[in-house]
Amino acid sequence: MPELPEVETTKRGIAPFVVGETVAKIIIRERQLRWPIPGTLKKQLTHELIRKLDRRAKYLLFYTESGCMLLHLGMSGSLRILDKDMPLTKHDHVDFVFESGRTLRFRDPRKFGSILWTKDDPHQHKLIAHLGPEPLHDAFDTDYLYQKSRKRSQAVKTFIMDSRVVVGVGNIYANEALFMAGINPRQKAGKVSKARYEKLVTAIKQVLASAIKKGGTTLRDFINGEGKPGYFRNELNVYDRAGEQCVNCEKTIKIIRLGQRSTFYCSSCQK
DNA sequence: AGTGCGGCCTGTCCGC
DNA sequence: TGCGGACAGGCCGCAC
Repeated sequence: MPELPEVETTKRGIAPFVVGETVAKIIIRERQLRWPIPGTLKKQLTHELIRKLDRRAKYLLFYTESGCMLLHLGMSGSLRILDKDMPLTKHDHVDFVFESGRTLRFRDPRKFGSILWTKDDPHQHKLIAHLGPEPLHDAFDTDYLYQKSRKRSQAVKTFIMDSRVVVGVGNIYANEALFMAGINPRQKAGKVSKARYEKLVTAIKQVLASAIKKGGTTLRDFINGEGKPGYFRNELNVYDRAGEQCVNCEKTIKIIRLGQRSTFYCSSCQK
């Protein structure tokens, strides 16, 4: 699924067609996502003007006068803007039809995504309130990450993928950032020096910013709001490259499992 | 309190 | 060509 750059790409793609629109109709074909779509969603959102679209971690926040819709793309979700009625494909679970006639269509084969509604400040929502800082904000810096890591025994890779530590670093970008910083993913988080956390923070920010510029990474099915794939895949140094040669040295990229996730690294460049 | 794992669900790919 | 099993970009909730 979409990691942070893919969610940001989606947000930027759909925002011009969503903000300032009024919802005319909502068509729900499948209610059972990660959590059931609340029964009140239609009532709350129909005839409402969408005033603002934000992103917090991997949640998209659609603000209206009366509340906020939280939408998560899960592992296989995508959103598209359709100019007119388009034939349905499998897993097109929800349509938001606007007064302009355009439609925002949510598709999610694996149903790990979610659509929720809150009348209150979404940042106080149970699923959002306890999240760590945004990786691209200044609050996410060397001091923060270093302090947070002390006395942590878990692998540095699972540490940076913990959304209470920092949000938006999924499996692809965790692998890439650790490669860029020259850190072995199985190093214990509490044993990594401050100097190396400085490199890691820089690498995380750089890899995410650069992936956003390229429109995200398409492994199989990620598409942006216009239905186009992302091109960051070409820039990946280690992810999904097991058995290939490291771009820095002659060694072969290794694959191991860490916290039930495929982990790719170069044993010569990453210590 | 920190850590690791099961499970939600469908599609795809690989080996037999 | 069919079938079982492993695996896939996330992440909550639980047991230890």
